[in-house]
Amino acid sequence: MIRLILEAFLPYRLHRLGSVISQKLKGVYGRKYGMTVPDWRVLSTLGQFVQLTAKAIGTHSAMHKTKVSRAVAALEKRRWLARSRNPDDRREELLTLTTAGLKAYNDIVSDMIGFESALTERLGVKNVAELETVLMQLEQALDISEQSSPSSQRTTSAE
Amino acid sequence: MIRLILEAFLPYRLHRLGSVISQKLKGVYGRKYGMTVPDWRVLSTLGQFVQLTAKAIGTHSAMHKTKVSRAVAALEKRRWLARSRNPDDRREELLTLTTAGLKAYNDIVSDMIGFESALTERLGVKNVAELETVLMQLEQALDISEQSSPSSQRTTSAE
DNA sequence: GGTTGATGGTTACATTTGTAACTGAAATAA
DNA sequence: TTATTTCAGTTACAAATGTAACCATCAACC
Repeated sequence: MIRLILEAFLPYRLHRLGSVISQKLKGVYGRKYGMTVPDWRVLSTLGQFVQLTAKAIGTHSAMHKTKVSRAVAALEKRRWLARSRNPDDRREELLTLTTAGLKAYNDIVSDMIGFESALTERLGVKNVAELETVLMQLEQALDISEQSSPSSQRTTSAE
Repeated sequence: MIRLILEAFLPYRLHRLGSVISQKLKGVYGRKYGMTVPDWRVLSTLGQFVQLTAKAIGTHSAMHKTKVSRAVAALEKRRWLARSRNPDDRREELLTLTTAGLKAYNDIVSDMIGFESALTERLGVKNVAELETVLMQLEQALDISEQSSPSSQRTTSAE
């Protein structure tokens, strides 16, 4: 007869931590721009990589293609994003942020960075360093050590 | 003009880590019992605390009350869970796992613990110890240092 | 007592998300 | 060349989730 103490269970703690933090971040762009999570994921991915296809955004951000499609449509409607057909392969659309999109992106990002530094400040340099190390270990153990390129595929679609 | 490298951004990494892990765990009870995430949350909370109201389960597991209500109904249909009115307050229902429910719970939990130990083994004792420390720090910094009792309230409803 | 407001839980309805079918375009093969 | 298959992206439909209204009960107040 086993009993699992959730508060002491590593996966539970990690998941809760991640949820609470992303919940707080959602508050930032949610309140400020009325953006949804998928919207923000597309915006941030595109902000980082400048130009991508919807497919690439999906694989990099682990979002279902329909979710991406809808978020892209939403951002386009705000005129934060522009599409253009790839002349070399007319199935694909190359997506980029417009000036307005970049402006919003930069604004949100500076808030995000503010949030992160507030957090790391609370932790202290030593803890942050340890955290970095252990995160890397975990990422390796779970085989998600990041390649920082949106072209490489992975087929899971995480929540 | 800022550029946020997502793979190096702490909140992003934490969230992704949590998602990937809980995705893998979902595989366990999903394949084995065809259970959904809300189902498992209710089952595990009830497994830990033996007897709770739906409300208490909701606050402890940060689930919306309708989600809890539906998961409870689903588990009841499997005869894994039994309800009984609280005679002292006939609005509440006291929920407990049946023998069958406990059996499934124990089975899944042993898999979960197996998963956790496989993970910590990969990390090594030193890293695990560091992880524990830093997680605690983070939980404190984010004000979710766990009280391990389902009675205390928090109003956020995380994803 | 009766009335009013809050609370635990369910249900109807709206929104979001995922699944599967589809469109247009490219690649492969005949 | 013209099938056939594969692929990027969208859309129709189904399943899951959240919002708001609801019912039953309790608590507070008259």
